[in-house]
Amino acid sequence: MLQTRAETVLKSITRQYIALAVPVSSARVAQECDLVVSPATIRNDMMFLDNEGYIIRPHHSAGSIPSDKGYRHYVSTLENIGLPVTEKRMISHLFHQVEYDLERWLSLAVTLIAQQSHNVAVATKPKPPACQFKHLEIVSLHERLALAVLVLRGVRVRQKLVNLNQPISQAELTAAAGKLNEVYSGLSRFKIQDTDINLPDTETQITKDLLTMMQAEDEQAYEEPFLDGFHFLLNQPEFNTGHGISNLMGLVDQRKLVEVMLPAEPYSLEVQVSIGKENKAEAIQDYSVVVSHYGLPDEAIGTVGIVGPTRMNYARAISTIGYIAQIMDTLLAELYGIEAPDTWE
Amino acid sequence: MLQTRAETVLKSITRQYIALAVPVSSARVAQECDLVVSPATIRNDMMFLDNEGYIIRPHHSAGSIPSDKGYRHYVSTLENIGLPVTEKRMISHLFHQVEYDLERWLSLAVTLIAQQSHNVAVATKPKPPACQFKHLEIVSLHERLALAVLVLRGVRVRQKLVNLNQPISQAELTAAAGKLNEVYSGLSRFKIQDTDINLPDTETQITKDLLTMMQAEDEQAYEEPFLDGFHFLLNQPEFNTGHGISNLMGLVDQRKLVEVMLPAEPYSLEVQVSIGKENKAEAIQDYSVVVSHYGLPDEAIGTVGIVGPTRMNYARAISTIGYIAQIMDTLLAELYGIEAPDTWE
DNA sequence: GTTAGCAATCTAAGGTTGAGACTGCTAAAA
DNA sequence: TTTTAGCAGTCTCAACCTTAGATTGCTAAC
Repeated sequence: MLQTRAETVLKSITRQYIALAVPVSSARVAQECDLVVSPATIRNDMMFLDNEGYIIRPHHSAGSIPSDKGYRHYVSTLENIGLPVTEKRMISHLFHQVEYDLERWLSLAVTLIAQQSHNVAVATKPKPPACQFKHLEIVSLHERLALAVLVLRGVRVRQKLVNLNQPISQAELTAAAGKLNEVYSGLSRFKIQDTDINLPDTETQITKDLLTMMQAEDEQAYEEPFLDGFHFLLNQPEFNTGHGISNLMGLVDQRKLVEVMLPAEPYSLEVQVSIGKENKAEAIQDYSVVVSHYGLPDEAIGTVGIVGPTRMNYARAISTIGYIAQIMDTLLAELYGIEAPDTWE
Repeated sequence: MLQTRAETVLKSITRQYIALAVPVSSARVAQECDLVVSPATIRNDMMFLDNEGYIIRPHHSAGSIPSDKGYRHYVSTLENIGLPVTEKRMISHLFHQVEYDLERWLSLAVTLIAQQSHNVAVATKPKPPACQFKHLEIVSLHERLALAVLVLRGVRVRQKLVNLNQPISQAELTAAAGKLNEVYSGLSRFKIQDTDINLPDTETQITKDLLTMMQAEDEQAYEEPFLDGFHFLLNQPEFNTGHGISNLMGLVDQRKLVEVMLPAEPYSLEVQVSIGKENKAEAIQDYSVVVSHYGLPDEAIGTVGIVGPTRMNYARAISTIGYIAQIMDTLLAELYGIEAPDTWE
């Protein structure tokens, strides 16, 4: 464990390096924190921190910067994390001002996170473990072509063009849909597959399309995530060359960023932090990720997060993500709460 | 007008600068093109091109690079633009392999454009001038809450939660929807507003929500565009500093890129090129834009385009955008063609 | 355990130099 | 008149050097 003063020194170094992006000298530490010791004493502590791997020296006569381990310790001892009430109120206000619509919320979420943290913000739509049939509607387009509109649990809608083997009238289609609505209500696609009842030809045919749609919904691994804040990253001093950022952009272009930044723990609802080399994916080992799931564990889980340089303002990042996730929680609860299962008929 | 040899020289300079990103000297021009004259002669032509504003010299003893005017002339004299048949076949093949779904097509489109041109690719969904009512379905969620699913012309679906003034049963809702489907079929929201018939309370109430949904659809100025290829831009030598690119990233983050890159001419179906200062928006005056609308002018128009440094491979960019737009044309035609107006009942 | 003092070390910025790359001019050749 | 060779002049770029400034590590004293 760290001695108390060495710990103070480490915190001071981290704090200052986060703020200024410049290696921190012993003199600055002595000056910044209230320790009544001389820089020489600080230097002894720094030597210790260096040996233990908490800090790194870019070169012999430079100051210190925190290592991943140093940041980790800093993060693990952060206290009093939480946004000021005024900011909470402001954010909450903005969320209640926009239209009642999931996509708007997510778009607003990434905008706010990016602005607050000055880093890249990422958010994904919430996804339930397996989608559940809620309602089916079929609109005839042509004699042999129809549009199937499938409403899934959680106010999600999927549509598909259906080719019909033989001409079927709108009336017949409506009847078929009615039948299926009755039989499949509330079921997942696995349960639908297991349902062992005799259905007329038309219904069997449509069921196949139903299953395709539901499977597509389930398999759609990660939808296009919501992103914002890249211009902040480009203005960070560590990325002045533009090269350090190139692989990150590659990830974005390949739509792999979300998969890669997800932490090992699958469904924790706490804010999780991965620092530098702690990230599994090599491509982001120069970055830190602050991420939280949100939503209702049994209903649908989404992700909000920040990707930025390891030298990021963790306190602010964690508190922002925590609060936004909390807001998204309540919004989703509203969205799902009003929808008690099996009340429509 | 340019003399024939000066023109050859200009083309050679442009071609080489596009390929190598290095100012082109008179010797290189003499070597690269088949002119049987000495570098000194080329230099005379270069002096002329300089005076006329076709080329720029970074400094006294450097070679030449094309000005915006030079690029413009180069583009206007491009001939034989068109992708090789093998590439066309490859692209076409890929499009026919993916699911029959507009978003997949667009996602594939930007991926292909980015790969082909090594620049940023942009695409937007097609949007009709004003959306047209096609079919309405209402699903009761609670006594006083329902989900309205509105199918618009062009296989587009919108949904909205509707609060009901008094409790209404699913049967009543279905009846109301049926009534509205009868009355509003094929109409735009303006025509619906003008429709002067007496409707029961419930229907009138729902009509308000209908109009809100249709207006939202119409006003949704530009949806989140599909983007790809940023990592290519970061690797371009002219953006090594990362600063030149920062304002472009800002545009992306603000989702303004598409608005800004759209050319003056609103609905031309030809590939259009804006070079550097020709762009109206100041933020992209260091870039060139190659863009084309696609779709069916009376039905729905979308945009595909490339944003890159003025030093871009215009021949390739134009041919790629042209071909992709053409493919999107046919795909959209399929999507709309199968949907003759007023055939469903 | 802490401190002052100081030499050693390293960077970053500024200056200098020389090689290399082109041009522009001039005068001769075609 | 057009083209060419030759050459001086100009400019950049990379390499090298130098110096100022910052900071450490060590040592010996407190």
